[in-house]
Amino acid sequence: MPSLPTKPALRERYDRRQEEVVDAAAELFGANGFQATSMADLSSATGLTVGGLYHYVGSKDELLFRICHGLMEPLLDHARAIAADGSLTPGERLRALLGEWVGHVIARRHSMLVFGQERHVIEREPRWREIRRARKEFERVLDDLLEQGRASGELSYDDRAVTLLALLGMVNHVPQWYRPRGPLGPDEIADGYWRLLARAGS
Amino acid sequence: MPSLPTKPALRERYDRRQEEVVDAAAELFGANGFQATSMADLSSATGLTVGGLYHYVGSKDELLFRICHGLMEPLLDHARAIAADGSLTPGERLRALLGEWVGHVIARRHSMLVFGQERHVIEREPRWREIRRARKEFERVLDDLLEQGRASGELSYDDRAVTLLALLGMVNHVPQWYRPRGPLGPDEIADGYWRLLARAGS
DNA sequence: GAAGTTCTAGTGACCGTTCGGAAAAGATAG
DNA sequence: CTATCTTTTCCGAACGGTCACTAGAACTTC
Repeated sequence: MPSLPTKPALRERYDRRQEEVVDAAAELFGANGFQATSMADLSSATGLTVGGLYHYVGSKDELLFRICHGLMEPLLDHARAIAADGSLTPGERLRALLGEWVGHVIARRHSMLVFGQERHVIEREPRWREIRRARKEFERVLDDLLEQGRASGELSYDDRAVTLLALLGMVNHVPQWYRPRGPLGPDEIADGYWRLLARAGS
Repeated sequence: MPSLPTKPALRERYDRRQEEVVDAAAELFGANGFQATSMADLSSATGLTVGGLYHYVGSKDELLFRICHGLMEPLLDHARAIAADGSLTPGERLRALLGEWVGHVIARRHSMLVFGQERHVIEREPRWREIRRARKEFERVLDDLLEQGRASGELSYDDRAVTLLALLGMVNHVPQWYRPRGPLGPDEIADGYWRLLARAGS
């Protein structure tokens, strides 16, 4: 825990550099694994020396925490906003959320891979409660939309619990195979997934 | 590489103990992570001392390899057999494979979690070519069944590539949430997934 | 000169692996 | 059944290396 800059202008620069470090860490961790990536590797990637890194981050675990925290927070915000948008039907809301969601996991696929890789840490340690809660709530929003979509007749499925888990599985899996210049873009993916749920209506 | 027993009776016992070690490793690695699990942890779990472990396994990496190898091999055999079963329609074949597949990932969920966790090792190192090939071929079998199922009218989907990836995602995700005494059993899961693909026919 | 940033040079702990030999189990012979 | 030899199993102690993290000095910026 290095002493933070007090003057606002310097504080801004400090925050920017810190974010650069976190982003670089997310990419490395996602590509090579959290434990398999040393602070020395991160040092090479950022240009800072190993000691210098600790000016911006307290520990390697804090890096992991920042990465995962930056993942769930904005996604949950989006989900809440879309779910509360009364100008759309439930089906349209689910479709919109699916688009945002897929775009999100693709944009932050490196972080998503870290998130999945270090699941055992996130599940167990008490420090991660807030992140687990955010994930739970996101699932609840999804579940509600599924239920409302069935009530409105836009969706048809038999088992809501299984369908929710299927949806979570297919979207969370995207970072494992997505390639930036591959044949499938975010919109095609979200559309294909959507049609698996809503095909009865087309 | 310790010298193996030559007498068949002893060899059998040796193999059995080795499998016990591998199974214990799969459970520990799956629960706590491969890198985060030390040989000392595995020693506690097996009752052997750390040095004694190396009588049954050459290295920690070999453990990882054995775990993943035992995963893909039997699954691919099942898939090939089902795909070649002419007594079933394409849709029935896909349904049967889905049942086997879900049962398989649940029975070996610990190994599955390791497999996902150490993806970066499996993708890159040349030693793992065989396992990557097996996975590719499994996907090809699935893809064929999807295509045949559409041709026979039992399935209806728009984008086969996306549908295949959705299927892979939802099944591979099961080990992350499945609980042995939870509300959802293998059959319900396979059935729910199947209906997402085949709902048009019901 | 004060505040902030980065570097150099450790330090202690842990971890995978090795190795020699003890202990145990099995085979052989009397 | 006992004694001896061989094979197999397991242990305990250590080694070399890596890694996260730290302390303090040097440098840069204002």
